[in-house]
Amino acid sequence: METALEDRTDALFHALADRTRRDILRRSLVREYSITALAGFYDMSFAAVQKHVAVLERAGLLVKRRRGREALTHGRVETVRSAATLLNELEELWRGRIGRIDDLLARDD
Amino acid sequence: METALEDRTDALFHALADRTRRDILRRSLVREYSITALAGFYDMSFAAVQKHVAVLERAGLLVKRRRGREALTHGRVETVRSAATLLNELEELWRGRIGRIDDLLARDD
DNA sequence: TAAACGTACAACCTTTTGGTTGTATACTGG
DNA sequence: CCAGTATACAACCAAAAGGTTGTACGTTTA
Repeated sequence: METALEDRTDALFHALADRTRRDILRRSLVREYSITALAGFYDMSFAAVQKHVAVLERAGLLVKRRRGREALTHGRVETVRSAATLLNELEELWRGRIGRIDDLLARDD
Repeated sequence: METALEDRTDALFHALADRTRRDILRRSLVREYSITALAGFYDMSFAAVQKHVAVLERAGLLVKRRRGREALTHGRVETVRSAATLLNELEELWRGRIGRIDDLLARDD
């Protein structure tokens, strides 16, 4: 069963479906930030921001690097691209250009 | 405040973050389906599938058309493209090619 | 016209999400 | 070495998500 890809895709789009997380991701794509630094941007607790970072991390959208006592986050553009690729596949499906539709559809009709 | 765009983006990625909804979307991008026909593909109630269709509809990813007693769904590829565009903007940000970063970042640092 | 069909939607339940506070641990600097 | 800083993580809570069943209503069709 190819449910592992679907699991990753669920996590990927779920991580992107929150404006705070998208903002953290945008910033972390530009440069590294400590979690405390990120927390300073939003009107919520440090722990809440820490959880958002964890969601992004589980989705593979960012990684943390240790520097002394702080954890520096940086965005992984490859994962952003992989999400874009999934959307492009949907578009190709619409265009009727994908032959092996079975690979993308759960069941057949 | 430009929170309307963020609201739509939340709805868009949230709609994509479920495998059943992605499957409904894939099928509806290829051709029209009645909700009952869609429900036949999944191991859940008609009402559950109906709710998934509603989530996709609210996100603008598909529209329903009436044909007699049935509602035919078809996917809107333009909205899929708009999601891809948002991801491309993240990539451009990473590339350092976006000048007006303020437009994309919630607050400044 | 009555039965069957397709949809809509309300009410309900359980799990997940997104937030909180509190506590523990590890590193830094004076 | 000890006070302050940064992170990690547990426990808790309210709201949202994802499912269920039941009911109502318009459209076909026999």
